[in-house]
Amino acid sequence: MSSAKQNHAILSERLKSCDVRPTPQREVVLKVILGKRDHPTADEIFARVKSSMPTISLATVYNCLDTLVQCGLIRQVNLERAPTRYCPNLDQHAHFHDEATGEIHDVHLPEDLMIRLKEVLPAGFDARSIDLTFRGKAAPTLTHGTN
Amino acid sequence: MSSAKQNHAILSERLKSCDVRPTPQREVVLKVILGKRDHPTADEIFARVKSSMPTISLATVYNCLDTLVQCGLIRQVNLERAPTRYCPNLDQHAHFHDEATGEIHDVHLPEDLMIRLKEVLPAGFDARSIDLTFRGKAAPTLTHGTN
DNA sequence: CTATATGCAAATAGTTTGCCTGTTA
DNA sequence: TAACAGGCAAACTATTTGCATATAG
Repeated sequence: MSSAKQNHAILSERLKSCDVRPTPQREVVLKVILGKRDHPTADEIFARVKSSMPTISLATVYNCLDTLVQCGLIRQVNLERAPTRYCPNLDQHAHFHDEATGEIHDVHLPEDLMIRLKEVLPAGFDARSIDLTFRGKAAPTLTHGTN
Repeated sequence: MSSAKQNHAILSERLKSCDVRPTPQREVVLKVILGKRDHPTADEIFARVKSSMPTISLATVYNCLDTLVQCGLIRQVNLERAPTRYCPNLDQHAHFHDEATGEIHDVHLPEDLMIRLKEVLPAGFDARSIDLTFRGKAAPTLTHGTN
């Protein structure tokens, strides 16, 4: 029931609903990001995309990523002096950056905390997005979240 | 009462308390960051430092910044595909990144929220630092926080 | 005196830009 | 067919590295 054609239709719809042209490049970039619950860099996405679309260019990958982030179809993760990473998870969540392994884990944020976070802003500040990142060590044996 | 000599002694002490050698370069880098409540980039810090120490190199500024961040004497702010910024404010606080102006404002975080934030982590995750950044628009007439 | 930090210049890596061609609505 | 998106290569910018010299404890 989830043929390539349907998949294409779904991706195409998602893009149209954001008022952006559903180009094959945008669809495939979105597809590879949604296809894995990790936090790839633009280069990693480029590599994955090339296997199904060998002609795509890195500049186009960057363009698509920018568009998809703008649309809110994917999220961007900013780390310390490291390449930007991209995140398929659209749920309200934070990131835990493991300093030892470099891995990123998603951490679920309860709704009441989100509300509390927004309350912290003084009047006149209107937050369009909230970025919460923890940095530290994760117990090596546990396998919470995604990297 | 706050002569240059005392200032030097204070900065020197701060560095020693972190087990790093209090070199003149580290002191002056720390001094210029503490001297203004904004969020300069490495380049901006380099420019400010050069006025009192024209011989310093950019590479040394980066080294000093890394050291100072490691020590916890300053903080680092990671933005989306933009140069890293540095922050003199050591209080528990978040950042509000104004998308229109690019300015960064400090936002105070109440203690109970910090506690709540740490509670959100699953067992086995030990956070050494928490980074909270809001992105959006600030009312132009208001002048909360620092940029 | 020895470990460590600095300065300089060159290298690297991530990202952006310009320009021309191709594609979408 | 008009506006917009893609491909390519070159440019740019932030940051890092290697190595010789200087400095702190």
